[in-house]
Amino acid sequence: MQFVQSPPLAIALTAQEMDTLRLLNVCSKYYPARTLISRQGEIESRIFVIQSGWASVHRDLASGDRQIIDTPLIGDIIGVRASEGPNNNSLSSISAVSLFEIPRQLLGRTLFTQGRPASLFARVVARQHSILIEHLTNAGRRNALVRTAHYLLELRERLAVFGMVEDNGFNCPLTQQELADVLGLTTIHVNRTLRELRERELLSFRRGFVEFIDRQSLVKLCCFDADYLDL
Amino acid sequence: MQFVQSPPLAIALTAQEMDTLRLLNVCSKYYPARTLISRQGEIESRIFVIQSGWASVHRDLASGDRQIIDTPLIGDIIGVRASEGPNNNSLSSISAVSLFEIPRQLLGRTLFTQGRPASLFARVVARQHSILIEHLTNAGRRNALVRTAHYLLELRERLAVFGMVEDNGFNCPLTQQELADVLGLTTIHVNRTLRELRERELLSFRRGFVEFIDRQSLVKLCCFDADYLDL
DNA sequence: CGCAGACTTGAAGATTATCAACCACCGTGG
DNA sequence: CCACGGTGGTTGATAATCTTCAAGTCTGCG
Repeated sequence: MQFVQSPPLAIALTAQEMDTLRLLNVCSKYYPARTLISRQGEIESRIFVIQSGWASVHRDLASGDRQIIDTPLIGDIIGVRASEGPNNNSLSSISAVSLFEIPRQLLGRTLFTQGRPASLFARVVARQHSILIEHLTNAGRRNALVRTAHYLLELRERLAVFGMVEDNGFNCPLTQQELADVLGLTTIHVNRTLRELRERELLSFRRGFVEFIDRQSLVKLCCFDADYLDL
Repeated sequence: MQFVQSPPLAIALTAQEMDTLRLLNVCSKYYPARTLISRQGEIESRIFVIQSGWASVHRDLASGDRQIIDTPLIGDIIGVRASEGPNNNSLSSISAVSLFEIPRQLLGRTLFTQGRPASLFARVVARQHSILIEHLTNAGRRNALVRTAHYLLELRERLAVFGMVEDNGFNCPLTQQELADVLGLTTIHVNRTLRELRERELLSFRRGFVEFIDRQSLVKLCCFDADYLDL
C-alpha cells in the first residue's frame, strides 16, 4: 500500500496538502474484527478515515433488525456531519481495521477552509452520497439477484482503485448475514441468491472470496454503470 | 412566508451572511408541476434551493422503474456535489415550484470559505444525508405499513419547521405513484397500505391532504424519532 | 476431536407484485 | 349544461418474491 503517511483518499496530495493534514493531529488506531467503534445515539467528536480493512456504518432498529448503510473501505471518510447532536448510526469493524481518527473541530477549522484538501474531502463525501443513493435504489427498485450483483460489482470497483482486485475477484470478509443487512434481505435469501448466481455461472462467493465468472453478463444483468463511483 | 429575500434554510441569517448569499448571483425561477428541471446523465452546473413547492430527486432505471431519493421541500438544497461529471439523478417538480439557482462554481469559491454560511450549508447537506439514510432503512428493513407511516411522519416534521402543518395534518401533492417511488413499492400496494392506515384509524391521505388521526400510535408503530431531522 | 459460527436446504407462510378491471373526480369542449 | 377523456384512485384474483421456522452440514480453529 502506498498510503501510510496521510489518510488514503484515492487522490494524491501535494506535500503542502499533506502538511495541512498533519496539522490535524491525525492519530491512527487499530480495531480487531467485529468491534463497535462508534455507537449510534452517542455524541461522536471524531471523523474517521479508513486506512485498511473493512468497516460497516449501520443503523440498529428497535425491532432488532439492522440496516448497513455502507461498508466503508480504504480511503473512505466516515462521520462528516456538521450537526453537534448524537450520531444516528453506528460504526463497526467487519475485518480488523486501522483508521485515522480526526477531531471534528479541527477538520472544520483548518480543512474546510484551505483550498484543495477541502474540495478533496467534499468530493469523497459527494461520492459517498452517490453510493448511498445507489444503495437506496438497490433496496427500493431491484430484486435480490440484481441487487446482490450490483453491490458486489460496486465493491469490485471501489477496491480496484486501490489495487485490491486480483485477476478475477477479490477477498471479501462479509458474512452472508452482513451482506443481507447491506441489501435489506434475510441471510437465507442471500444464500439462495448467491447459489443462483453461482448456478447461472455469473459469480461465486465462497470462503471469503468473490470470484467473477462472467462479469460482462453480470454487468448487463444489473445494468451496472460505475460512473457514480468516480471521484 | 417569511423567506423572500434569501434562500430559506431553516436558520436565520445575519445581514452580512445575506450579503454573502446575494453575491452569489442568486436568481429565482419558477417551474410548473411535473416538470423536469435537471436530467440525470447531463452536466449540471447549478445548485438549487427550494423556495416553495414540492420537488423530487430521483433515479430512472433502464427497466423503466424509478426510485425517488428524496422529495426536497422549502429550504432544502439540491445538487451539492463536488465532482464535475454528469449528475447521476434527475430533479423534477411535483407541485409548482420556485427555486433559487446558484452557479456551482460561485458556491465553491465564496460560500464554502466564509464562516457561518459555509457551515450552514454543510449542516443542511448533513441533514439530507441523514434523511437519505432513513429512506434506505425504510426500504431495507421496514414493511410497507411502517415505511409509509414513517415517511409521512418525516414529511410532517420537515414541513412543521416552516409552519406548513395545520392542526392535524398537511397538504401533500404527491400521487400514490410518486409515494410508491419514494417508498420502493407499487402504486397498488401503496393504495392498500393507505387503506389499512385509514382502517386502523391512524391516518388518512385523501384529496391531497394527510390527516393524522392518531399520531401517537403512528409514532409508536414505526418507532419514529425525529432526531435525525434536527439541524 | 469437538465446538461454534457460518453456510445450506426444505417446506410453509407472509408480503408484495402483476394483471385486469372499474370508479371518481375534474377540466374541456360541444 | 352535459358528454367526454384523462388521470389518479380503488378493488379483486393470482403469482412471484421474500421471509420464517426448523433442521441439518460444512469449516476453521482451539
